[in-house]
Amino acid sequence: MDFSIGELARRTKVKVPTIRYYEQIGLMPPPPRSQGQQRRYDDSHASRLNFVRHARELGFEVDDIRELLAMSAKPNQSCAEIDDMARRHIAEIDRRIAHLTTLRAELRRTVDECGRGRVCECRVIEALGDNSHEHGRLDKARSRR
Amino acid sequence: MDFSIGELARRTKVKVPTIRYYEQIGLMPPPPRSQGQQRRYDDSHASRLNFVRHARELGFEVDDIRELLAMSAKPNQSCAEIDDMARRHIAEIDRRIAHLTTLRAELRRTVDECGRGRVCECRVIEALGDNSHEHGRLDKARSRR
DNA sequence: CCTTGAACCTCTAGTTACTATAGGGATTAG
DNA sequence: CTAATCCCTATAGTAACTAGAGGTTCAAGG
Repeated sequence: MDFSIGELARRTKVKVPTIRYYEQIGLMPPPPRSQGQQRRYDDSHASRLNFVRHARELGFEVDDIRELLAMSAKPNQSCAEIDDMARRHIAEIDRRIAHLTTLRAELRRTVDECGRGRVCECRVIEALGDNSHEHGRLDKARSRR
Repeated sequence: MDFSIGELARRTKVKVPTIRYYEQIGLMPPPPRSQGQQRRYDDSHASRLNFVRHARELGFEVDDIRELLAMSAKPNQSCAEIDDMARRHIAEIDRRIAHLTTLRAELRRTVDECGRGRVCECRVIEALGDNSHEHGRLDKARSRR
């Protein structure tokens, strides 16, 4: 039913020291311990850690992730606040998907050209490099814990 | 026609010390200098730096970006090699878009619920937290410069 | 029960990718 | 020509990990 930090690492592909680090900075809750002071985890920990890992891979900063986690499983928080947070994150996600889609299109074009035996010319820089669609990052004025 | 590092920073929203850092690690080429040893940039630098910035925001590591840059503007490179690189990056981009889409859907559902005056319950962890769609990261066995 | 080897503990130090500061020189507006 | 502003190098600090040292706990086999 519950398992060690090593097992959690295996299940989530997050390294053991990283899990302890996430506990230190408050991304993961301090889990119960065995008699000998060893950490004991359950499925909810694995789920949360998987979320953190995916979010990090997608380029979200720790503060963004803290905010997303705070949104989750706090049913009676201010609706207006959650709504605002969620909207900001949706806008940022939209921008990222747009960029990734553009980049993918250019890579596909390159693969396609290569396949037809043409000279391989890849113009990814032009795809993401121009200021044609300017935008700002996620608002950073948020409370730090 | 050409401009200073400060102007480049303003145009790309990349901080001045970061630009110099990118030069140090080879993401940006060493630009020509003025008589007084000050860096002089042109539009091609701005374009390349914009690409780097966007790619970093999307969560690509410096080594990934180096690879993408290497693909670009080297028309007579081995087609097979470029094709392979591009395909690997496309696969990774597909995974990221899928994750972002899932996350966005959950945030939208949350906003929607909030709007209807229901109790705000956001289940982003469940959206990205489960092992339902397991996958590996981009292959890391690549030559370091 | 007792051993023994793998896995765990804390703590510290190193890595990557920036970011800021100090002390001094170059550029440009008046 | 001078004063404000920007640029230079070099070093140190931060965020988010990652690895290692030195010692403890757990659990499988005898």
